[in-house]
Amino acid sequence: MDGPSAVSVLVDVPAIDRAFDYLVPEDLVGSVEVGTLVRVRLAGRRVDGWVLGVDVTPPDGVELQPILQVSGIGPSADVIDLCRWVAWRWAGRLPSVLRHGTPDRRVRSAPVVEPRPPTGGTPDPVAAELLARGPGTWVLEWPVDADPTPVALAAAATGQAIVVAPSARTVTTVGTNLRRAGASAARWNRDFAAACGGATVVGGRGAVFAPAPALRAIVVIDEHDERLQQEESPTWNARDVAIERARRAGVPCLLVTPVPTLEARRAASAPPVAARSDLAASWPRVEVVDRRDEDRGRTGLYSPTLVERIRSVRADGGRVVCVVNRTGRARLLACRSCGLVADCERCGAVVRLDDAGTLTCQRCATERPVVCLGCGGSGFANLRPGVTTVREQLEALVREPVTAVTGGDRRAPGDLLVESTGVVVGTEAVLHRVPDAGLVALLDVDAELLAPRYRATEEALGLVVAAGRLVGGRRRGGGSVLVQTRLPDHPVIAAAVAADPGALVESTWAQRRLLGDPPAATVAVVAREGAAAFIERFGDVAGVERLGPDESGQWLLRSEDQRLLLDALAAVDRPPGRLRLWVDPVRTR
DNA sequence: CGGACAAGCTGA
DNA sequence: CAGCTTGTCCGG
Repeated sequence: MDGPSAVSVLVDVPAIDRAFDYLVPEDLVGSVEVGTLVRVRLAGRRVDGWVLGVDVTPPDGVELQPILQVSGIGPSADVIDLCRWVAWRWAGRLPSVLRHGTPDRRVRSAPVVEPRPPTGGTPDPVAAELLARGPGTWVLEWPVDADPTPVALAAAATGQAIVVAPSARTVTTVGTNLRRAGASAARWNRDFAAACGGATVVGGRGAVFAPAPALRAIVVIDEHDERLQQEESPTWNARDVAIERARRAGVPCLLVTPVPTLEARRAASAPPVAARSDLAASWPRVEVVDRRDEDRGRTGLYSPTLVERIRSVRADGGRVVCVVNRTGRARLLACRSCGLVADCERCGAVVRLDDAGTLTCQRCATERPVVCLGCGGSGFANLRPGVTTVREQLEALVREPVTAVTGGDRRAPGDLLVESTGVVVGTEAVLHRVPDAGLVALLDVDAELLAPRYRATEEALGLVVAAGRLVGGRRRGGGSVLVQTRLPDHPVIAAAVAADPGALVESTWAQRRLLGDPPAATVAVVAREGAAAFIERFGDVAGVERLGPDESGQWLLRSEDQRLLLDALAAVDRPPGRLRLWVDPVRTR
C-alpha cells in the first residue's frame, strides 16, 4: 500500500448513522485502531466518532479529510460487533448503542491488570457448579433476601467476569465485597481502563458493553428487574445482551433471580437450578386483605386491617412503606352530584387531577378547571387516588408525618431516604429508596394485576420480591408484606403467598402465546410524527401482523419470526421526523 | 444534525 | 426579479 492509510469512522450524530473515511496523519499512525474515539471534520463542523475499520480503501474521487485528533480508547472490536447485533435486535441506530460502550471520560491508556481472582469470601457452590458447566445460559434461583455477592465471587474465581445488577446499591455492595475478598473489581463505567486491563467489571445495565479482553463469565443479578431494560429506543435489555455476548465469547452466562422470567427460561440451556432447598423461607410473609370485605363504599385503600397493622408496627418502632403506583392526586374522578366520570372536553379520554389541582387529559394534555361538564358541580369523588392524595390521607389516618416518594424525585439514583420518616408512601420507586421496613403495604395491587401490560403478572410478583427485601424473609421472623386486593384468588397472589413463582409459568406462557406477546412473538411499537411514513415504507410483509393506528397514532408490528420482522425493520430507510421505535418494550404505549 | 443550494411565494 | 421562506440533499 502506498500513501497514508485511511480509516472508516462512524460519526456520533444519530441522524447521520453513516461511516465516512478519513486519513490518519503521520503523527497518529499507531494510535488509531478499531474502537478508537476520534474527532473529525464533517461538513465543516467538528464531531466525535468511532473508528470502525482500519486500512480501508476509500472510493475514488473523494478527497479525504485527516483525523483531527485521537480522543481516547473506545469500545473493543468484539463489543462493536455486539453493538451491531443490539442495533439489529432492537431496531436502533449504531451510534446510540455504541455510546453505552464508550467511557464517560477520556481514557488515554489501559494498564494491563492481571484478572485477580478472590482469595477470601465464600463463593456460592451452586453458582460455581453452574459456571463449571461451561458455555450456555444458566438460571440460578436465588433467595429473595440474600446478598448476591457469593455469586459474583464464584464468577470472579473463574477469571475476568462481568457482573450486571439493576440497582446502584447492589453494584456498590458487590463491588466492595469483591475487593474485600481480594479480587480486582472495576466499577462501570468509571473504571473503564481497569476493565480494559482485565479486572472483573461490576455495574448497571451498561456494564454488558464493558471491554473485557479476558472474559470468562457474565452474571446478571435480578434478571427479572425492568431496570435492566432501556426505556427509550433502542429498548435493549441487558439480560438478553448478556446472553448474546456470552454466546459469542464462548463463556457461561448466569442469570440470577428469585423470579425467573419467561425470557430467561426460554433462553436457558437447562431448567433453573435452586441455590437452596428452602427458597420459600427467603420470601416474605404475605398477608392478603380482601377489599371486598373491608372498608366498603370508600376508596377501599385503607382497610381496617391495614390501619391496625400500621399502628402496631409503628408502636414497635418499625418503618411502614405504602406503595400505590400512581402519581398525582387522582387518576379517575366522578362528580358527586350527577355521577359523571370526569373526561376531556376535547377528546373524551379520562382526565387526572394533578398536583397543581387542575384536570389534565391523559391523552391530549388539555387542561380545565375542576368543574363537572355534566352539571357544573365542583365536588368530585376520587376513585383512584395517587401518591399525593394518599400521603395526605395516610397522614390524617396515622396522625404522624408521612413522606411521599416517586420516581420523579431525581435524587441521586440509588440514594437512600436517610431523613425519611416512619411512614413512607410512593410509587414502586419507593421500594428502592428505603433501606428497610417492618411492613410494606401494596395498597392497590389490583392496578398491577389488571394492567394492560403483557408483563403485568411478572411485574406484580416483582413488587412482592422488592417489598420482601425491605421486610426480610419469613423464616428470619421479619416483617410482612400486606396486599390489598379484590382478587384474593388471583394466581399471582397465590404464588406470592406460597412463595412459589414457578406455579405461574405455564399459565403465563399460554397467555403470551395466545396474545402474541414477547417472548412468544417479537413486537415493534411505532409511534410519533414519523410513524405513518415509516409504516408506509415498511409496507406489507408476509408473516408480519400490522395493527393500527390507534387513537394516538401508534402502530404495532408483530411476528413470531423474529428475524423476519427485524430484517424488515432494518431495511426501512427512516423517514424524516420524530419516530419512536420500540422493540419488545416493557410497556407498549 | 446543520449547511448548501434549489425551487416556490410575495411584493411593488 | 430581488429577497425571503421552505424543501431536499448530503457530508469522506
